[in-house]
Amino acid sequence: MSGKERLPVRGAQGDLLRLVATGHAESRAQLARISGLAASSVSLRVEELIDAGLLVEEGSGTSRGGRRPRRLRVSPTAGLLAVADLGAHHARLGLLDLSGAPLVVEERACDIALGPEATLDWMAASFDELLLTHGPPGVPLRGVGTGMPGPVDPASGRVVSPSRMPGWHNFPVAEHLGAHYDLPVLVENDANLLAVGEARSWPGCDNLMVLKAGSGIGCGVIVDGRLHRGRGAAGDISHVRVRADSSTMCSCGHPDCLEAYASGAALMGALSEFGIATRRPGDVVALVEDGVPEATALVRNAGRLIGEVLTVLVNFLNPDAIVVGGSLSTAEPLISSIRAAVYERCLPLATRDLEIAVTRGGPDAALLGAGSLLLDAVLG
Amino acid sequence: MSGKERLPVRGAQGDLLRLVATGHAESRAQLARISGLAASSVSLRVEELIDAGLLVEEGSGTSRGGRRPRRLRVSPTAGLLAVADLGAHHARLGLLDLSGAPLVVEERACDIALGPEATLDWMAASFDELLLTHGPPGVPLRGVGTGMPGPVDPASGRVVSPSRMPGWHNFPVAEHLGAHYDLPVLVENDANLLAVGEARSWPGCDNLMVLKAGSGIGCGVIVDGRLHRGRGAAGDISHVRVRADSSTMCSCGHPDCLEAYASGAALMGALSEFGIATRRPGDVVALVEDGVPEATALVRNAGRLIGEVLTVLVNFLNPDAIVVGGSLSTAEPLISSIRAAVYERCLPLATRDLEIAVTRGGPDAALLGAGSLLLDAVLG
DNA sequence: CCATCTTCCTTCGAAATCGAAGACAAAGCG
DNA sequence: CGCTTTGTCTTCGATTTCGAAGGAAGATGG
Repeated sequence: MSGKERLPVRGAQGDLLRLVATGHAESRAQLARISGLAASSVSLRVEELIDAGLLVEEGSGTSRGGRRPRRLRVSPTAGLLAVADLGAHHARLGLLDLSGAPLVVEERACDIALGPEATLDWMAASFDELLLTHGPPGVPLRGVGTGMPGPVDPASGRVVSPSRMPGWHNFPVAEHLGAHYDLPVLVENDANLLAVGEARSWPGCDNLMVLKAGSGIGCGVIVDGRLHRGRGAAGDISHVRVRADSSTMCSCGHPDCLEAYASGAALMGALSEFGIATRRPGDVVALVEDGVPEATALVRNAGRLIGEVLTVLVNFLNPDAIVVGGSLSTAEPLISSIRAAVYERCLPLATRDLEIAVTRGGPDAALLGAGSLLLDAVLG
Repeated sequence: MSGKERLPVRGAQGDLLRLVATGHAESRAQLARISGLAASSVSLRVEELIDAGLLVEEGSGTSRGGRRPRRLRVSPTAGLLAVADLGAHHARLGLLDLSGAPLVVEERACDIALGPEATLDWMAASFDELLLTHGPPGVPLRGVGTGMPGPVDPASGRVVSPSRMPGWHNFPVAEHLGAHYDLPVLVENDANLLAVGEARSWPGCDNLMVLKAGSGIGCGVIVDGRLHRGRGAAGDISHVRVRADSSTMCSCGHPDCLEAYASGAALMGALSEFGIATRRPGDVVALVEDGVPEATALVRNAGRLIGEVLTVLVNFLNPDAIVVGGSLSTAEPLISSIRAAVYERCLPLATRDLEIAVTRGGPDAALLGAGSLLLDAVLG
C-alpha cells in the first residue's frame, strides 16, 4: 500500500484546502470571503497548493456582471478516502476522492453478528479490494472511516452498549482498523454520518434534525452547522415514552418506547402478527405501496408517534429542517403523518419556516458524511 | 452623558480583552494558550491594552512550580454596562464593569402591562439614575442590555408573540432603547440570559439546559459553550403535551401543555381552588416549606411532569448538566421529583455523568448573562 | 463597437504574527 | 543553600497576512 505520507498542508493552507474539498468554496474570491483571509493571502496559498499538486484549476465558473472566477477543485491525485456504512446484514463501502466525491460505491452482504474482529477484517479486506480494482495507481489512501449501527464514543472510537450488535460492546473499533492502516481513522454512529452527509445538501440550514428510520430509529443533530454529540450519546429518540393504546415492553426495560412501536423491526413484528411475513424494513414500504391496509395503518401510526416526539424537540431546538432518511423514509404515509403531527402541535413560531422532507443526499449520504468528517481529520 | 466613543479595540486586541473580561483567562500565558496566538503576540497586544487603560496588572496568581503569572484584569475605568432583567411585576437593574462584575444591582417594582414605551422609558430613566448615583465619574457607558419575559427575535430586537405582555407584540425594543443611547443594545429572552449567566458558573460544561421555573417555564440552551437560539425561538418547553390525569386547556389552544400544570401561575391557580391564596410563585415555595400538603403535592407533580419532558431532551441533547433556576427552584420537592423522573427514565448512557442541580449563579445570574452577551457586542 | 460596470485576481509595501532562544521568577528537593 | 524543574514573559529576526491600488477579463447597455 502506497500511502503513509502525511499531507504537506498546515495552517491556512489546510483551511483553504478543506473549504474547497467540502464544497464551501470553488474560487479564490469565495475562499477569501468565507475564510476571512485577505484576497492576496488566499492567492498566495492557493498558488502553493496548486504547485503541491493538491488543487487544480479547472475551467471557469459563472458570473453575473464581472470577470469569471477560475474554478478550483481538489486534484484527483491528491488522495483517497475509504469509507463504509455498516448495517446489520449489509454494508455500503466506497472510495472517495479528497473532495468527498465518490469514485466507487458498492453494497455487500455481511453479518455484524459474527463479531467485531471478523467484521472489521472483512471490511479492511474489502477496502483493499476496492483500492486494487478501482483506485487510480499512485494515489495514496489518506483516511478510513465507518459508520456503526449503534452508539459510538467518538473520542475512543469504541462502540458502547449497542442493542443489536452482540459482542461489540466496548470493542475498540478505531484502534482495530488503525492496525491495518497507519492513517486517521473515523468511527461514528450511522445516523450521525447521515446527518453530516445530508447537511451538505441543505445549504443555509445550520440547524438540522436528521431522522434515520430503518430497523431502528436514530437521529443525527446538526447545530450551528456542526454535528452535535453532547457527551457522545446525543440524538437518541428511540427510547422516548409515547402515548400508545396498548402497552409494550422495550428491550431497554421501559414500557412504551418509541422504538417498540415505530421502528422497522417493530413494524415487521406487528405485521407478522397479521400473518404477513417481511424480511427487511424495505419490504414494509413495498407493502404500503401495494396498498396493504395493515401495513399502511401501522406506518401511519408510526409516523404519528415519531411526529409527536419530534414536536417536543422542534419546540426546543427550533431547527431549520427535519430530514427523514433510512429505508422507511420512502413510505409516503410515514412522512405525511410526521408532518401532520408536528405542524398540528408545535408552536407556530417554531414551524413558521420549518421544512420537513425526505433525504436529498441520496443513498450515499452517510458515506459522504463520513468523508466530510474524515477530511477534518486528514486536513489537520 | 459621557460615553459615545467607541472602544478603540479591533481584531486580536478585542479577542484578548474579551477573554480577560469573560474570565476565560487572567494571565498572558493563559491568553496565549486559549487564543491560539503566539506568546509574543499576546504580550505585544496586552501591552497596548494596558497602555490604552483597558487592562490593568493586579498582583500575581498562583503557580505550582514555576514563575507566578502576573494577573490581568479589565480596568475598572474601561467602561460600564447597564443591564436589566425585566419581569412581569418587577425588574432587576444593574451596572457592570467591563469584566461583567456588578457594581450595583437593584430590584424595583414595575409593570410591563403599562406597555412598551412607558416601561422602556422607565428603564432608561432608572439606568440614568443608577449611573448618576453609582457610576464612577468619567467612566463611559459602553452598552445596554435587557432580558424580556417572552420570546425575542434577537436579530431585530423585537418581542414576538409574548403570552403575558399585552401591547408588546412586535415592538422594536432594541430600537427604542437605542434611541436613548447611541450604543450597542442587546435584547434577549430572560431564560436565555439566565442560561448564559449560569454557564459562567459551570466551567467544563459545554452543553447545558437551564430551566427557569417561575410564573412561566422557560429554558435556555447552551450548546458547545454558546447560547443556542435556533431560528430565534429555541428553548421552549412550556407547550409540550404531558400525560396528565385530567385535561386542561392551555392559553395556546392545545390541551395538556406542561405550562398548564407545572408553571408557577398554574400552581397558584390550583392552590386557589383549595382556597389557598398566593400572590407570587415564591409564596408557593413558602407554603411548601411550611409543610402545606396541597402545595407539596402540587409542586411534586409539577416536578414529575417537568422531569418527564426533560427525559426526552436529555436523551436527545445529552447535556453535561441541567440547571434549575427561577423563583420555584428553591422548592426542594420540585428538584427531587425532576431528578427522580430523569434518572428513572433516561438512558444510562445519557445520565451517567449528568448533573441536575439548582442555580449556582445566584440571583444576578441573568444580569451577568446579559453582560456576557453585551461584551461580545461591545468588543467587536 | 465602445464606454462603463462588476467581479476576479495579483502586486507590493506596511503591519501583524510567529517561533526559537533566553531572561526571569518562583517551587521542590537534597 | 545551590540545583533542578516548571512555568511566565520578553526580545528579535523570519514569515505570514493585510490592504490599497491596479490590471485582467468578461457582462451590460447604448
